[in-house]
Amino acid sequence: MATEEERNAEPQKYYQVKTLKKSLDLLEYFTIEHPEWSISELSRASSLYKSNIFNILYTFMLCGYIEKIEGTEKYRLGKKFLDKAHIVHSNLTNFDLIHRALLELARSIPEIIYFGILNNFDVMYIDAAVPENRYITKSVIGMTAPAYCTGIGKALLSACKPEIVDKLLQTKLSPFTPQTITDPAKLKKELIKIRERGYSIDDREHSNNVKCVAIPIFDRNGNLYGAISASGPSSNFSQDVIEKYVDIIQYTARQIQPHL
Amino acid sequence: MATEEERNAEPQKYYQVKTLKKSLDLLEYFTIEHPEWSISELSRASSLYKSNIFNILYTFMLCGYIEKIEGTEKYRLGKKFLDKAHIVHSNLTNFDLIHRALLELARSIPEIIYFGILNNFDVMYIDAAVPENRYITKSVIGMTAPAYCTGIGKALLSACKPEIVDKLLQTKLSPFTPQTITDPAKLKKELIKIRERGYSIDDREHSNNVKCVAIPIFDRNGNLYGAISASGPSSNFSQDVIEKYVDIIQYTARQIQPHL
DNA sequence: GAACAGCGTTCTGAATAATAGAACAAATCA
DNA sequence: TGATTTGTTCTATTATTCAGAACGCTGTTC
Repeated sequence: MATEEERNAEPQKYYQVKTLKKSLDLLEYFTIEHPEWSISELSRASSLYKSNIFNILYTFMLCGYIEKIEGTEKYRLGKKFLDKAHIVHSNLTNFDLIHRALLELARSIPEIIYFGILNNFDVMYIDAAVPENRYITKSVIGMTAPAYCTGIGKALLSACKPEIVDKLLQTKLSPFTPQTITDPAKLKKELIKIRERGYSIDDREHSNNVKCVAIPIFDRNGNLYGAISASGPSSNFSQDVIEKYVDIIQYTARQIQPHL
Repeated sequence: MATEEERNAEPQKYYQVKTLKKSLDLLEYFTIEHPEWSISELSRASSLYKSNIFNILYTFMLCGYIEKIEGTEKYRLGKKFLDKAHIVHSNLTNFDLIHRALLELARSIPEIIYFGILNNFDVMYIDAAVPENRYITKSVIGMTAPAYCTGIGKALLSACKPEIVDKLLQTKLSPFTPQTITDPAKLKKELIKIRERGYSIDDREHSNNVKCVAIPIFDRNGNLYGAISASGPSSNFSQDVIEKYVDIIQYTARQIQPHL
């Protein structure tokens, strides 16, 4: 007879390499908010033995995925991730076409222009362009945000496979601002509306005082490719302005889509 | 008595997690030139068993480090690397200061402006800025090139710890163009010269017809922080122009260095 | 259309590798 | 000074890995 533990256990995936899984899970402790960890800290947080963590970090370090910070006993993620990210980035076909499109949009629209794709339930920002006289203070590539409360995210959700949306609607939609849509039924309606009119608006749903308008981009076969947005202070985004931006972005979209 | 195999073997690092090492080594097969691999291809290339690779890729896939390409039996690196690269990137202190500096330089200098750091014997490009009316066609972040034949690389080598240069000089300096410095003694002299005058020139040593001028950047304590370069068609870089660019970049460097 | 060759995937137990836990020196703190 | 806490070394036991066979599928060859 099965013990309680056995019954409660996840179905044993015999084809999962536990050592590897454990090691990769350890990397998740290294976040933007907490990028540096000592062996003892990791040991306490993960309830793995110090010697075990030492071995794993040592191996990651051999391969460049972890670096020891000079002069301290702390570790952080290594530059190898930049190297690998460069390869992932270059896998995205027609990156240069998108990049040029963003730069051109940034000349017509005095707001930050983003390109993003769907990664699970998150938007992942892949590229951005900034108009003259504006700056982006943090790096964009690899930045993520929940899809359900961002302009690009909602544009992507409105155009992606229904299964993904169905699954998302079963998760908790946490509020980021008072404007965040947290009711699944309301979000579903919103996505249908976006699908019909062809663009999404993020009205301070992720950050206070930030508004955003986004349009999904498809490849020549009609498959969802990504989404482009213009994003800035909410005071800049009256309904008139939004419609103007939609026209501009849609014009660009029509130009590049046959080449994707 | 030790067998031949035992004597020839690497000193057994007992604290290296072999399964993890092997798995990470597998990721190295996924390059820009060959980004997509099937299980059988990897099996032949690595001489690991198919079932073994299947397990490893499955586990990487669970964590987002590997993706299966839809409709095919091929795998490639996953978006998790972008996520992690974002964290590595944000670890670089004062990124926004550097970014603004590059943008300003791109307004005074009509060439591509790069910022890079030393990663082993390679330059890793971290950020770039492009003047109006110019484009960068490939993504910059995470891009690497050998240090000994690039402007930023030589600037960094001229200012880094002597041990690193000594080790580099023992490796083979492969030529990329007829201009590449492949003689260790000549490179050593060149680095001394660069150190004395404070800037480096890459005269078509990495790419034909591409010239580049670079200067090292130090933090407020005088530690090497990175290097900034201007890079473009060799015909644009006469000695006069180079000296002008050096002045401009050095002026910017003097402004930001106290804040690094 | 039968035989073959390739693929990804499933399964198992012999053999390997991982790691718990003790022990260490060195640094830090009280 | 003694008490903690740190990273690191070491090894025996145990848990995990993975070689190798087998399977079902797809596409190709004769």
